[in-house]
Amino acid sequence: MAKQRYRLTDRKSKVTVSDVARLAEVSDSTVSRIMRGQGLVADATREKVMAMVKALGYVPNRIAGSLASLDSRLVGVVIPSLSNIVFPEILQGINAGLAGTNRQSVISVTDYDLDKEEEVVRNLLAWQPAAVLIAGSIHTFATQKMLENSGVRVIEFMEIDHPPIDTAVGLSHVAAGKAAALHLVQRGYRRFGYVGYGGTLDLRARMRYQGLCEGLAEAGLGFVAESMSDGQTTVAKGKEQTSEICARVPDLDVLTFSSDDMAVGGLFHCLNAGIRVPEDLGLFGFNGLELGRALPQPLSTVRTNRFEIGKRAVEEFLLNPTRPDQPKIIDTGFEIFEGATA
Amino acid sequence: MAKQRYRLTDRKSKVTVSDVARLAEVSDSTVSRIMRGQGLVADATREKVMAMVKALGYVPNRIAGSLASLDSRLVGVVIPSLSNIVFPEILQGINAGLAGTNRQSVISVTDYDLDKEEEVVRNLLAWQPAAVLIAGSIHTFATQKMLENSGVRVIEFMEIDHPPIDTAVGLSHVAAGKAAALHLVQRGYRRFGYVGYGGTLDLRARMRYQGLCEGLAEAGLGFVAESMSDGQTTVAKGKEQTSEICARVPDLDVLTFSSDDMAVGGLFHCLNAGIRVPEDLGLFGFNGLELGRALPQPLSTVRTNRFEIGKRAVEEFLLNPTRPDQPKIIDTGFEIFEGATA
DNA sequence: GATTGCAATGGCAACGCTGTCATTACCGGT
DNA sequence: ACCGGTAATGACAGCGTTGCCATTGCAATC
Repeated sequence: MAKQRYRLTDRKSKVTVSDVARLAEVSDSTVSRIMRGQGLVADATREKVMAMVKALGYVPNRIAGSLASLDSRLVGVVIPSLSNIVFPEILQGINAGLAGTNRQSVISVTDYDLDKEEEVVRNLLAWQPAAVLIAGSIHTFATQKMLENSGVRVIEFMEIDHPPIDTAVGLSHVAAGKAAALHLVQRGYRRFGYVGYGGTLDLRARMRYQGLCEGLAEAGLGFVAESMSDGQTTVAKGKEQTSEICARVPDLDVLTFSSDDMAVGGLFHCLNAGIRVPEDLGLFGFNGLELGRALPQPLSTVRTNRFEIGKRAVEEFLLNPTRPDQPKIIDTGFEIFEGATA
Repeated sequence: MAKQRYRLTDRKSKVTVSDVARLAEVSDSTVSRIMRGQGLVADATREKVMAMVKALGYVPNRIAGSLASLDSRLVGVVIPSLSNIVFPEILQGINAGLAGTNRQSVISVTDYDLDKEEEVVRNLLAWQPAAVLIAGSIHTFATQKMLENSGVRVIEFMEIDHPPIDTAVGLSHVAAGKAAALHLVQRGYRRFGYVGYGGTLDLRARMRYQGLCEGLAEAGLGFVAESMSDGQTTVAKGKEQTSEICARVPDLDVLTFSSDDMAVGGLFHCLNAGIRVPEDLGLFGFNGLELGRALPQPLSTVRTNRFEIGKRAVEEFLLNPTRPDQPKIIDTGFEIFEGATA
């Protein structure tokens, strides 16, 4: 009498290759070949097996498959937030890039917390992804090391202001901020106010702010007033902070916002307060969201192409699945958009 | 001379439990126990092993782990779109619900295409997820069968208008539409216009439309004019279509939109065209987006709680990981929000 | 000193599939 | 009848981990 020692537990009556193979009277190998459409199989055999697959409702177990083939077909994606619309937009680009390939993305969110990012990356790497696409280039030392040692492709997207581990896809936020400042100076604005993110977590917002400051400094100017917040950047927040800064410093001639959301809020405040835009006050955003274009008056802003960033990040990996010797930077650029608000 | 037949391929010099075990002079079992913090291990041993783990940069292979333990710790999520802000909001709720558990979500997007949904579900199930959270209750027959047979928990979120496979979390879109119509009738509106989605893909938008029609019919009314589109529902589209319907049928007294985005676009048109809202024309949205609340005048709308829907969907699964005998419906409700536009 | 109890560790098959051969079946040419 | 070649299929180890025991070591108890 056999001992039947191991794994007496459930197994939930799952259907396996062996089940299909046995009932279709072929070997496991043949079923496997058919399921992934690779190798030579006679049409008759294929039909016989596929009929059995349908009958049993067999779904291949990709976990086992990945282990056996040492290839998970997974692409890890790490983003700081889902509430900031720009990240879903990037995910769309990633999705578009992945469409038609046999790869799957696994998305993790860090809430702008570098420690959480570390944990998230650790968990992600445990799934043996073929690549990791991660927002930003600033990580904890441990995260950096893990990514480096993983040997997989690491595409850091959004910003190209810092040297990447492997490849960076995005734009220079410092340069964008600077360009915006110089553009506004050139249009004649002199008394600048800043409304937006002033925390330490969203590093790209900080870089844009830094760029703005640099640009102003170059023109011998600087911010006359600032209204900083450190939470989410929303339309409501922008409205509120604009109201505050206008009350505090009434003689500004232009407001630069850390994001379009906030700038839209700013416009709403002006609409309510009877402030004429841009005659009394100019408003300038950042990102070029769809929302800004549909406003009663199009928002002046810096356009970045989030969809393209996501798409290019994926393409870079698909084109060359193994890590290059030299770090690489892909600049997707930005564009000053002259709307009707500044 | 040994033959060395199999798997001469790469292996990429990955570090495995055995490597750690050998160098730390313990067994594989002990390393495994330590890595997943389960079972008895002496502190000294744990430290010795962890030191080696750090030194080697060992990252456990969860693919192998999942295969061995027959538990992937994955939760599959299927949504139709990322460009419609409501889905990222639901993902946030899902993320919040999953935080602190050792489970990972895997997100797939169907682009409102039921055939793509079928493919996506097939791919998802191949990863042996512990649960599948899927938007909506209308699927292809094959998708339905796959989900049923998978044996895992299937939580259908967003709508509860159709009988679920296992559990549905969300609200009745028909009821919400009807309630909105009756509310507006009660406020004295009589000449209704509909602006929004009129395609066949977004089934929930259709149900809301149906609900609106039912509500109006109950009051002996109906839409005087409609402006349908079948693409994305955006602010720009709302603006454009509102402009069109106002030109075509100037004497409407209220417009109901298929979503807040469109309603915001409608308001922008009115702002530009000098139409007073709500005096000349009432505007009524759907969803209760943050954007609507921050408008110069708060948008009247039906509030739904997307974050809660996502969170509740996850909680339902965490609370009871095995499929219940009876289908279950969790109604997260909706609320008419009386803003300043209708 | 022998026995018991328990904490700590080890051994090994199994998870479901795929990669790498080996083998079989069949065909046409001589 | 024999051979060589190719199409089709089969056999089986191995992927890296975990579940299920078995075993060891050591202190407490008799």
